[in-house]
Amino acid sequence: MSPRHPAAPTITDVARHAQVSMKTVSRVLNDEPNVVPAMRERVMASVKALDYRPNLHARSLARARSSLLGLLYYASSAAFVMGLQQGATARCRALGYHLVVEQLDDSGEHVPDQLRHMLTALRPDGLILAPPVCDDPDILRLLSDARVPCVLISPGMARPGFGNVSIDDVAAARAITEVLIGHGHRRIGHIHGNPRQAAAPHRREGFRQALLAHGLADDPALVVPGDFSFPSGMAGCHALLSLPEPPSAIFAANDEMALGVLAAAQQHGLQVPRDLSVAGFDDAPLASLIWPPLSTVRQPVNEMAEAAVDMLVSRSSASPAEPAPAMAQPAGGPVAPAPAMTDRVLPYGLLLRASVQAPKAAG
Amino acid sequence: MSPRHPAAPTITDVARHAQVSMKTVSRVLNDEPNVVPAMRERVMASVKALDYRPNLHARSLARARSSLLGLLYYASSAAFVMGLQQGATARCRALGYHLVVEQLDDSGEHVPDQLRHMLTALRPDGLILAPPVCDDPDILRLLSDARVPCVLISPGMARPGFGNVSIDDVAAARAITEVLIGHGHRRIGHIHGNPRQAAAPHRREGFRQALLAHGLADDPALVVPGDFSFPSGMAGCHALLSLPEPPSAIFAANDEMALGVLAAAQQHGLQVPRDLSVAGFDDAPLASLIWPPLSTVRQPVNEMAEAAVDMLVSRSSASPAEPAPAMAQPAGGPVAPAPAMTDRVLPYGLLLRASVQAPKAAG
DNA sequence: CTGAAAGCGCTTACAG
DNA sequence: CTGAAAGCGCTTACAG
Repeated sequence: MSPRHPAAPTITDVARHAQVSMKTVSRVLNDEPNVVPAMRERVMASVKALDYRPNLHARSLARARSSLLGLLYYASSAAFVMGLQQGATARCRALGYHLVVEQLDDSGEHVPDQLRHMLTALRPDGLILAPPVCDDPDILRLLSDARVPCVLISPGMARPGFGNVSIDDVAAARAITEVLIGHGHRRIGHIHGNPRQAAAPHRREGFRQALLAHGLADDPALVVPGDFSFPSGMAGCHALLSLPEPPSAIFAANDEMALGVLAAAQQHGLQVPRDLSVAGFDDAPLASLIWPPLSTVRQPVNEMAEAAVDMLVSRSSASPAEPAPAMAQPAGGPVAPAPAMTDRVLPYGLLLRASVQAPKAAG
Repeated sequence: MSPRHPAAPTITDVARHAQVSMKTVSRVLNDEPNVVPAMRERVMASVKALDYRPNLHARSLARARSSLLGLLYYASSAAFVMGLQQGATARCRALGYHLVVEQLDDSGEHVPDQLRHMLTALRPDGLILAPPVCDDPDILRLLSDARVPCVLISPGMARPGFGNVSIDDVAAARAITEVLIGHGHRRIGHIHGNPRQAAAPHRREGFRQALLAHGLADDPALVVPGDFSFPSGMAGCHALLSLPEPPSAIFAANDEMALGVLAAAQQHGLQVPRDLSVAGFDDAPLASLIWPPLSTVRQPVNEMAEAAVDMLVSRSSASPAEPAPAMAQPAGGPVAPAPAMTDRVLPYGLLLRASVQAPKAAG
């Protein structure tokens, strides 16, 4: 009768086919203990014979969990978000979860309402927050109040009460700066990222550490403001090249600005890397698709999302087993609602490409 | 007791609060007829007072529809997919739907199994298929058998039984070629796209039409193969520039190849656009982030996804109202399962940027 | 180790 | 125009 999904077998059909109770089928499907192997196999045979797959909505309704995970992001940085999705959907598939995406719309409806709607309608078991969503205090408070487990991807700072997955931004920025120094550059410019995103000061700090570690001065004149955008990279490059003593290399806090540097250098009649070395951060897809290809830092975006899914799933499956303490006043400290997730710091990659070479004359 | 979503009010709570039956609340929430305005307002007041929002899983279980839409895509073209997601999530939000994403994994598990799993577990009300998923006959057959409504985005050819949303690829390719001709170019090269994606021959055909319409020969020597990748764009450019009479302009079938053309031209010591004009197709984010920025064709990706959501939602809400004909042998023709969706052809945009100018000397 | 009952939060027929 | 009953397909206590 149902035109859309004709004759999908239910757990009752499987039970009838296997000549057991519905409950036994449920036990087998959920890997519960106390089923003799022979019974388990009989049920599995029926499952296969009928090509049965459980209805997620019925399951969600019956138990607390929904087997749904949400990914929250803003419109920015398509490649980064797609990388997250790739890792997240792959891992979800392996674990029997599904990924719902929510592109938050700053311009339109009130963001908190969008979120609350999503939470109550879908009851996701957990949320993955892409930057810069994961740095928004209002959103974090809302999610914390809603008691939904969240993993923050590359947050400005790790937050207690949330899972955190990131790379060591400071160390990575330091490492890419040391690549420039290692090529013999002595005057190196830096274009700062958007100060509202926490990654920006981290990268600037790594830059500073590298200079100091190699006996170079951290000249404030060589650090110019930016906002992670292409035009700000161009502007920053113009500013640096207009200095009385321009740098022989520039480290932009992300690839998009580094591309702006390349464009501006070209307008100045400079050839990269012969006249100017350039390094970025992010491994944007464009970075390898231009000439010269850009030396940059790669964040293991897929792996970060995979780690986030694992954290959320292991937590959400652990949680229901743990009986809530029914004491009126739990002794000592707040009620532990669920085990905290263990933060992860993943290794970054250094991609050394043609945009960097030794300076013409030692700066 | 539930730690995750504490005290979410149910329809029963609203009914009690408003002093009406559950059924009346349900009627109000679903905009069903036969409720006196006073009653409707009383219920809405209680809904607001309790901040009630229906549980999607319970609703999905009780009726045929799930209020879930799926987006199917392969790893390719992050910007395109993100554009689709933007349009789709925005429209879903407005209509009370949610978007589940499924990145198909060609390498791993059998794709049909991934799909079947998703369909039976989630019972989405409809699917949006990004290219090139929408051109895969095996997938289309599977989805057609599963009776799930699908909209194909920019498919190689419109398919009956599916919704189709696209631009006129031939006309767009013709238009961008005419821009080159309009600037005075007479020898124009074309780099063909991946022949396995139907867009490629369409764009080549538009190129041909433009030449013929302006009295120019369609010289086969000026059309070189490609596969939509950056390296194939470089190779194509090298091939064209090695011709006895090289072209003064190149139209690459997508932006990624056009970027390869820019890189190759640079290696040949040519300056774009002074020595060579270049046009692409897609409006990749990179296209405006390089120097010179690329003249190209924009597909209204957001709008295409919005149209797809509208088509799926209007169809899925129309469908249940329509009673299935219970006759044993319906007279005349096959059983119309649901109203067909009306295909949409959306307008493309022509983006004229600095990569195109008049040739140095008329070719 | 297995099963019969009740319930998750909604909606669909069916009465009145 | 409104409501009491049954059911969607599962799982969670509770018996045995």
